Amino acid sequence: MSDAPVVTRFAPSPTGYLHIGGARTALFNWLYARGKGGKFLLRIEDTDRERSTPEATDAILKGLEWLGLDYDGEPISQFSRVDRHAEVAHQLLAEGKAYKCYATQEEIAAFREAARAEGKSTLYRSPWRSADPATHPDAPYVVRIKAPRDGETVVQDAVQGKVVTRNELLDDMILLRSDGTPVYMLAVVVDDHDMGVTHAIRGDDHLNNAARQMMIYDAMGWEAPVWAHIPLIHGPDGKKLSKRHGALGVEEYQAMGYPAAGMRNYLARLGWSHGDDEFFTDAQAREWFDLDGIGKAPARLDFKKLENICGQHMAAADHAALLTEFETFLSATGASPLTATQRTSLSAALPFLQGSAKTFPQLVEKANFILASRPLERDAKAEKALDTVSRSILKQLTPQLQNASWDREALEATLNGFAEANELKFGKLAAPLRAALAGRAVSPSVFDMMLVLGREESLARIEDAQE
RNA sequence: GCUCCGUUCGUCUAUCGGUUAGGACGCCAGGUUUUCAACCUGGAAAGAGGGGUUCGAUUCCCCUACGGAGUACCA
Repeated sequence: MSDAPVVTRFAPSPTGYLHIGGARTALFNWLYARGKGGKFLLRIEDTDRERSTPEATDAILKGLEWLGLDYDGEPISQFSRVDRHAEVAHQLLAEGKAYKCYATQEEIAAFREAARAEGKSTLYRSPWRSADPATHPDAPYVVRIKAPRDGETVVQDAVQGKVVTRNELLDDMILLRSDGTPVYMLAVVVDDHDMGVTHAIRGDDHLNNAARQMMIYDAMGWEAPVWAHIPLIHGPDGKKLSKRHGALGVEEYQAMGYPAAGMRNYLARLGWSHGDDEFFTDAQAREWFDLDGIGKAPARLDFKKLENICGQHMAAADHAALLTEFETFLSATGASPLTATQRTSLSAALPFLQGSAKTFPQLVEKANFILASRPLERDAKAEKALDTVSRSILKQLTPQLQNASWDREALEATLNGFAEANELKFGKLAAPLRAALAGRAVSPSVFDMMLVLGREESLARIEDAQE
């Protein structure tokens, strides 16, 4: 197993959006596979026909795409493999490792109720386990595995360590329902085996299941994968994630404008560590990621830190790639696409804009002077910055700007000279200029804006502000 | 109820028996500044509680508390 190429998988059930915990599970599997030169597979666990929807599958696919988690091959539908699952159950039946149980759900429910009332174990011990086939009635039955009654089942987990379960606590779980359809426990094991999964990295809500699933591996004589049960993510308040506690679909994080690289970095760092490294590239993450760096305690979401990490990725991003991602963000949120002019200006402005924005909405804010067009709508603070005194300053300044050559050096000389000549602090000059150029009291540097806007547009805006 | 898992600054975490318990985010104070952001300097801030083992425990063991998961003909 140790020499075999790594195969991991992400196996979500399409019963809702792809939430943040699922996204991180996918990320860990992806990181591990990609880092080890293995394969990362996607399996949609759609055997619950009632709750599975194509919309949810679509949301999962879109979420993975946004996060840049590419999988090998086509997604596998678990439902499409029911025949194979049943085949395995029948093989176990033929080998005497499973049996037909004719107990009805009512009987079992009654037994459990009575057991609970008496404070006894509610584990159901089917009388059919050792019944003579000759006594089998002509009635519907479920197929149950013959669980070992003594000894213990050991799950050697890469994250949780050695987890031992006494076999007397395991019941003869159902493999096939009375309508002949396979149950989840069977399906995962069969699929993981058939897909050649070597490492099962999943939420620790499955830790207890691992022992049960181990029974099937043992019965079939299959080798179990390396288990790695990772702790769940909690909301900012420490409670389990729910819709009320930050359990948003990943598409909402996209809509909030977090760059995907930052999201990956933050999520990777949540519950996994590589010493004190906080900010890293995908390449570093792939190189460093390993199972022993995964923590055992649940982690909480911290939007402040997410934002900080995103800001660092934003600043470090390649200009062209960032522009592309920005446009994807605009279309994903239904904003109007950039015009050719806007794209050109933005491309020129990105080098100084991207260092001061942490998310795309913040970038929109910073880039407002490009995105807006004349006549500018000014916000209240900008309007306030354009009082009578300020307007007259702009008026006096105008001819000097008209005569200046339009490069940084000359503009700085012009503005600084003007401020000095009039005994003004530079801020007194910058504020009205900013208001005129951006229509906001908050914007990039006035020099940066003038250079991107160009002489004509800049002067026109300054002119507008004097009316 | 039973079984399993977890518990280091507010948060994410480092430490793999010996450290003034480190880093990051956030926070507070100061500095810089052309607004916001950024940046620089400094600061407050942690081993859940109790027993062991050991020369020495955050680290190993047990108990308690708290949190989580499982216990389905759901996945």
